Amino acid sequence: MEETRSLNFIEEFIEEDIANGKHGGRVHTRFPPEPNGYLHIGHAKAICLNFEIAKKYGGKTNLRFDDTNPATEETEYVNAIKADIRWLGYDWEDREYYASDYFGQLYEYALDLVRKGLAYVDDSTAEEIAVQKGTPAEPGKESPYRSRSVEENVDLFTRMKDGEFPDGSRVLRVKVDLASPNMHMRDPVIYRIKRQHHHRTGDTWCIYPMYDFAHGQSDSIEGITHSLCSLEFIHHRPLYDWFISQLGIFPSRQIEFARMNVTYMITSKRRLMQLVNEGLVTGWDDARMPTISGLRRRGYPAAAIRTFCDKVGIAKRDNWIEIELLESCVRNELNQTALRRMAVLDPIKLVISNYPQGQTELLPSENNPEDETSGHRDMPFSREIYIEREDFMIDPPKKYFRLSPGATVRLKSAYIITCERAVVNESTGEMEEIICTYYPDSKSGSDTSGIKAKGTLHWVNAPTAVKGEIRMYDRLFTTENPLAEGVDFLSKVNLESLKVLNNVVLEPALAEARVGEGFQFLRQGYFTLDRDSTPEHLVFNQTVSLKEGWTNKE
RNA sequence: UGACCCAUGGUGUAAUGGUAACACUCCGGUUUUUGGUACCGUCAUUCAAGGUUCGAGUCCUUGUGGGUCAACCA
Repeated sequence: MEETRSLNFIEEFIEEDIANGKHGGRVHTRFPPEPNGYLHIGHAKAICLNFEIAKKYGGKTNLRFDDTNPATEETEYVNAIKADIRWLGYDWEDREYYASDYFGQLYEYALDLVRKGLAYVDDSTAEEIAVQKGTPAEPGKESPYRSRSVEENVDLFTRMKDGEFPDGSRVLRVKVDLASPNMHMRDPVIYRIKRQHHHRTGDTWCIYPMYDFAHGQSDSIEGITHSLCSLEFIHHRPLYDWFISQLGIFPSRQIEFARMNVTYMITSKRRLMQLVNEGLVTGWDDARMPTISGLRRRGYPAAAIRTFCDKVGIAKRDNWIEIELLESCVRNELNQTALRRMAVLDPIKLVISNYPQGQTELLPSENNPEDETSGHRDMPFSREIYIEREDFMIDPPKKYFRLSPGATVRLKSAYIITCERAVVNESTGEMEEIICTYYPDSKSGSDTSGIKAKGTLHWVNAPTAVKGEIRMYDRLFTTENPLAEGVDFLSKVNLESLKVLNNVVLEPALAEARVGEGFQFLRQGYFTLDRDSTPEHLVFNQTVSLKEGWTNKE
């Protein structure tokens, strides 16, 4: 049975190109990050799209760093970006490229345009050029330097490259169409003078190409057949095509799709950096951040992110993806793969008064009911255990299936117990422990008691409990769209998005957890061991809660 | 008030001229030694108005609404 999936509009274009025999049916895409920040969930969509579409059509995907602005780009980001893409599960093999690899070629292309009389050196200031460009409603005006001779332009551009002029004093512009309703066609700047140390080319160059002159040509040089980018570049496409045609180089095709918005998230590198700099999060990989590194630390599996990027779809309309879809993908993945463990987040002691003093038995408990091959582990059980404080109520509401005086529940993988009473500290009024009795013949797996218990509780054996810390997370923002107009997004940061629980007790098997490993803590949610952990102090991040079926709405 | 892009349930994506599908969310139910999972059910006549057609979510026109574009950023 093959599931027939409809094509998205990009796949339709590609299949059309293949059917027409374009490029011999070859498909080659690229992911072109600028190494000036960390990758986020929005980049994940682009990464998945480019790699998956190439895979689907038997093609390849290049990784290309778009490093044409040395003022903001750093090697640190290059390394982080590569690690994130690999973690997501994609491999660019030996095709790791940099736009800066092409600086020489790009310079030759520019010289070619100058010689063809299609580019000129402009001495105008940035402000003057902005004025010359006009407005969307009025056409632009010619720069006084537009009519320089080819010889003079060749001379001046060469000297720009040779470092004879100060930064910002001149630019190279291309002669396209000053009357075009498309602002990008009004003689765009393609080279600027900028004495900045470049992370790869060092001080070799003092002129750097602009995006429009670097991106498309890089695609072309690499033989990229389909250059997928976000909608805001749609106005650049005529220029993209113009360069290809004037230069007579390999015709890559740019196709634009809508980037996604995810509720309660932002995907602006600048604003993400603000969160870091203002100390509202602990870093780029804070588990609340929408960065790939943040999601990873939070415990979101790469497979879940890939599924999410697939389910989100590809189209051209503005869209708001509900964060619930992402969480659903995460739960679905973790439900299949995460080992079940027990942890009590807010413990209260429970004493089984008729259980033999000093006795301990090992009770087997399944590692994952969704995966028969996952086996089981043995959980120690004795007279004193911990249960969740919220699993006991002196005076319960009608449909409370948990413990209360006289109530009977099952301890998961152990025995059925009945609550006798609660011990309250007379001076503080605080509940100190719960006294219960158990039914020896109700042991899990060999229950002959015939007793029915409505609720099942998770628990941790007291003498062997491992203490730990759990970081509980909530959405980073208080509104679905923190960038909605009228307010500063920083005022929408949820100041209660992190709650640290320091009094957690964990079952002993958890001492063997590895950093990044995901578990389901029964009845609580999914958690992953944080890198802040030490053998003496385990720290778990809450990845996502379990879906809540019942809530105590009095 | 220039040009370009877009318009299908609460959200996202499908339906490629033949009578609106799938997923998430929400709400209700069945099963359950996780109030999880699984399973079942409820929730839209497609922005508006004209037109073409036997037939329009799909094609055409005009509106309306939303978005994008005027960095020596990418």
